[in-house]
Amino acid sequence: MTKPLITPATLKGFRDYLPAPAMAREAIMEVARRVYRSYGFSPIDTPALEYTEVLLGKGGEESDKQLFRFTDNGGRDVALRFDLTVPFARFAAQHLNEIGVPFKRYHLAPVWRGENTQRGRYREFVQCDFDTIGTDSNAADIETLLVIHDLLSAIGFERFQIRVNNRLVLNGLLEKLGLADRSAGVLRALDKLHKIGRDGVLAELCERVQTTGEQADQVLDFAQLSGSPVEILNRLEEMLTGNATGELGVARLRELFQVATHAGIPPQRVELDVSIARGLDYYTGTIYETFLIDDPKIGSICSGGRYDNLAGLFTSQKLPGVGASLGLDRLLAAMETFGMIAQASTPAPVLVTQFDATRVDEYTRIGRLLRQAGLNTEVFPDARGVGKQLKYADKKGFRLAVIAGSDEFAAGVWQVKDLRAGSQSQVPESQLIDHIRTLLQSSS
RNA sequence: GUGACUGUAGCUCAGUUGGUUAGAGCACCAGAUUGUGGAUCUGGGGGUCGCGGGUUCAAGUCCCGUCAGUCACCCCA
Repeated sequence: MTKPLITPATLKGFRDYLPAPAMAREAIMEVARRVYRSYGFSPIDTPALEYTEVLLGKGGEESDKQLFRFTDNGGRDVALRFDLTVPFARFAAQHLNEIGVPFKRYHLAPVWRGENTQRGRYREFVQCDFDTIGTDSNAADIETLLVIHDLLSAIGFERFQIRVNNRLVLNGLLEKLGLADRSAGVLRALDKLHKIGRDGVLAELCERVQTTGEQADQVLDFAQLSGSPVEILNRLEEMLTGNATGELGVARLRELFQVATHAGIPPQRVELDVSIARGLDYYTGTIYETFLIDDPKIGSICSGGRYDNLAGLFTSQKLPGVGASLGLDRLLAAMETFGMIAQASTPAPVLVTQFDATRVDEYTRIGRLLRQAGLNTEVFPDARGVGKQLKYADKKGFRLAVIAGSDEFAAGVWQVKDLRAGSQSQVPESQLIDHIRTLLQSSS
């Protein structure tokens, strides 16, 4: 009688994390929390599941189609959140009196989208959001740029580029060209400029959006301005003269670039890109996208923007805000192709081998002693051959092995083996902790 | 959601016009080495050829479906 086995499998777009990538993922989350907190953002959390009406219609038609939606056992129409911004809008409206404004929060959590998968595109993935709501101030937009920058450099990236634009500038142009009623289509086409080039966008504008050839040309001349941000802004200003919307957008961008540079953000990492539009319907002002120079195909790994009315569907109180989101799993997919994921699958640098089965008491005590000193330590569970235990230590990526048998116990000392250097030393217990610290520092 | 390509051991792959018991390297386990890892040698375990159906005397190989991955579109983190 054999039990029928269940095939172990995960759903399309849903993945397991083994220790090495899981540790990389946790490390990035730690960095994100640290950077967000350094700017004063507070953590919040919200449920994975929401009433469907809370989520529907907030991110545009496309996100509605991608909802994981079902009826729960109580007959409620529910759905898994597809981002963290819409639940935040609900949260803000619901708790406005408790949180007060301006309010800055960060939120690290999984979201779900029922779309087709690809490398770096999954149906379940973690976003690391941060937002500032309750202020229109451009200072918040500028700070958002600084956070994105500091976050990526803290994670360990040098070669990335933050592309910035402002919807007001685009809207101003569309107003001038008489295309305001077709803005969604125009912006969608424009957003593909980097991918399909000028001719592709031109064709899409004329065919799908039904612009005239002249309008399409003007949109593209506008979007393809190149040069330093200041040069582009000067040109934009000329082109948008007399249009209040566009002029405001230009002014805000001008201040953003000036202040960011003044604050020490390397100018080569921030680009003014008039073609980026972002699909999400709720953006109204500054928009951000971040690309890895060595893996642009993976797409934006940190995007966001300003919205002028986050919670309008939940409250009559107007809540403007600005924020962005790091796509953790997408970033991790890129890091994997770069070989940036460390091989070690243990978070502990120290393994205490179990040499003599009758001295479990001593191995257990010394393990605890090291932990109390802040040194992550694993005590091997079985008294197998030392060779086996060292092999295990090597494979898992431990840095040091602590070894003691009858000779060491008689002499009151511990052997410490440095697995990388291959060297071994012997110290009395009183010096053990300092010795281990020194070894870890010297070879890290 | 649409289209294309791919799917053989944990991983990377081989497998001749369909033709017996499906192979290699690496990894894994054991031993050489009952007080010391990475190397070497010896031996070993592991595959319903993603899954289901069809064609055929015969299917890893051909056809259909399905699941999964990748790529493009769409959209986006």
